[in-house]
Amino acid sequence: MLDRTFYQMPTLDVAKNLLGKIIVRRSPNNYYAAKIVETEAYIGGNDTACHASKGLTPRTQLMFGEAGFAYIYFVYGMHYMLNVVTEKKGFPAAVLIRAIEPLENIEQMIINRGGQEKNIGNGPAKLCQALEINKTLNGCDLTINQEIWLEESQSKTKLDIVAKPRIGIDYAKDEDREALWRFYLKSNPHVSKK
DNA sequence: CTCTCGATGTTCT
DNA sequence: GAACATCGAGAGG
Repeated sequence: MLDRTFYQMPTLDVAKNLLGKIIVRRSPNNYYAAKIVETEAYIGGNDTACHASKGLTPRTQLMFGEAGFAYIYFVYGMHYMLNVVTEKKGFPAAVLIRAIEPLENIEQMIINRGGQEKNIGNGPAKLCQALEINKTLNGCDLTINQEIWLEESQSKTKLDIVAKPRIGIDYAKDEDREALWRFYLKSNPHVSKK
């Protein structure tokens, strides 16, 4: 299980270092494991793409808190997004998990996704559906929780990381839209978009 | 393959 | 009342 010092690193380092790590999820009836293959960083009150740029609200208070907690929110009336809080208390930042590569209990993930065998985890809302992630896990401590946590990657091969602009943030200022804060594993088939 | 658009509920103005 | 860190269906090439 990754410890708090991992999440306390600068957000861009956390975002890059999360690639290749393993998400473990234990729900009442199921166990899953998957590899993180795509992330995005949202950093501070000056990042107009970051929810925390609106200030401290009931919704965003988690981002202002201690690193290592899950920030899960609901958008478009139907989708959940999984984020990991980073940095020091008082500095709002988080990393969005955008895509996973299924490893264990793929059959159940397919069922959770409505029976479709492709596109199980290649998007932030899809992976939450596949892994039974919803609002009940919001605010949980990823360094001690028994239902969801992260683990060190198994393979030691060097990762080929690509940096691109973030997706779905047309509302942000130009400089923030252009920031290369989206990271993914090069040529991995489970990444959300080319 | 591409593009457009509707779904649907929470949050903030 | 508007906007939203998305997805998938449907139309058209």
